[in-house]
Amino acid sequence: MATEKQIERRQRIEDAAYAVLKESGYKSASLLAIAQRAAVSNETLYKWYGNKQALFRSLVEANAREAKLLLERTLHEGGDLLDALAALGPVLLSLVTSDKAIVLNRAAAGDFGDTKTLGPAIAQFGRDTIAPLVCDVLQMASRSGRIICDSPADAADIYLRLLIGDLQIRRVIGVLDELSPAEIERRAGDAMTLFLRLHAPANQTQSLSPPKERPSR
Amino acid sequence: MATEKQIERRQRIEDAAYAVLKESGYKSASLLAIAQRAAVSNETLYKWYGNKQALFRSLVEANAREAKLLLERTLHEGGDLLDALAALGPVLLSLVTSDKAIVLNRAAAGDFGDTKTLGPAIAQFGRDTIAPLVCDVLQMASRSGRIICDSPADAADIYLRLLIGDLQIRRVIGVLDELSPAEIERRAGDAMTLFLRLHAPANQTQSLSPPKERPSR
DNA sequence: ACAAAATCGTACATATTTGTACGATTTTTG
DNA sequence: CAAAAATCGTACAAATATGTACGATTTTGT
Repeated sequence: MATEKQIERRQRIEDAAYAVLKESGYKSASLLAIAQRAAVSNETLYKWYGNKQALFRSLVEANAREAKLLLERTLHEGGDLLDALAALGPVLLSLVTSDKAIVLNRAAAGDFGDTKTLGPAIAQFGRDTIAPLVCDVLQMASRSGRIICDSPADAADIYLRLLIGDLQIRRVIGVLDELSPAEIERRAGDAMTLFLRLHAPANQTQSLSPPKERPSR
Repeated sequence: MATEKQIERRQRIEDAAYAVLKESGYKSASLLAIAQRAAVSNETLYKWYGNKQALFRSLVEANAREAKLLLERTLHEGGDLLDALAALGPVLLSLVTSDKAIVLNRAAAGDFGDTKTLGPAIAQFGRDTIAPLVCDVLQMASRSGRIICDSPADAADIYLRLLIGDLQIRRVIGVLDELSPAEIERRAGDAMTLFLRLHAPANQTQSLSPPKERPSR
């Protein structure tokens, strides 16, 4: 278990897998192609992962671990609850529309009709991890009177709909490029504004970041 | 151009293509598999369509034509503008989460790294057709004072986000089954309620269909 | 009914992918 | 340093997909 070259090799394999997926799609992402790209023999890949789906599943898990850490760190360092939520938006949006997330989703779409294990693996991070996180924040915000909502779970769902919408599917079918940081910020800000219009207590027009008129295209 | 058996044959091919896609996914959806399923020789398929992507593109186009017709009919038969929008919701939601739409989106995801033509073909119907439709309705509704919004395009985007959200991507990666009519209705109603909370004129609590408390799970 | 076109069934060549095998070489471990 | 384990490069077998070819048969147009 020498964690010296092995870690570096594993990293090279991950990078190669993402690169091949991004360039050639799931169909062409054979273990052979990935092995060549990573400058590793295919036998090693088979020994390590067994097959294609298992390799991608391990990518999904690694990505999920990283992402979850990042999200929790973001949440915990925000002072006010609503500020924490506002800070979460861009990070979350950036994560779910990143090239990494998108190629994995494409792989899951391709894996349908095959093992069908990739989709659930992704969902386990997606909805099943993110929504509760947001839900917790909203529950606390609700208890402290910063927002009004009877069901934090529903409110979290609404927030995520406003934030993410159909960006992922559009990225997956290849009609949308990766968002720029500015676009991310703008969209996250808009989502927050809209969400507060729905859930702010009474008619007190909450301001958080400068209201920032959106330039109507 | 005998439009007798040819039409029936074409229908059989379409059905077979959808069936194979649904069962085995894009990867296994070879022209051979489709031909066998349709009880048609593969040479015919190659002569008619040329290749896999072209066949699926023709599916996309046919589906888009049908869907657009259905949507426009739904819109035009509604009396009041908001009622028309409310009637549109379930139809739209049903369309974009239907098995047909989903397998085509999966195909587009799989086609990435190949021809990359499927995605744009789908988007041309998706966003590029639906959004303007909703936009028009909202513009009229805005002019007649039924709703308040400065940008109909933005409002349409919000409505669609609330209505559809991430249902498509979840369907595509296979973690969500086709929605029941009841779920469709409920979600469309919720989306409409939320949308009106954002865009209803002043503090007049619009009611449209019976407000219908959602049972908090 | 008869000629022309479309379709069928089948076969075929080519390329690709998936796993596995094995001797040679490198790296790790004792 | 020496034995053991991991990895490499290459080869190979089986399966599958793609696209084409061709004679036989069916369907269509006149």
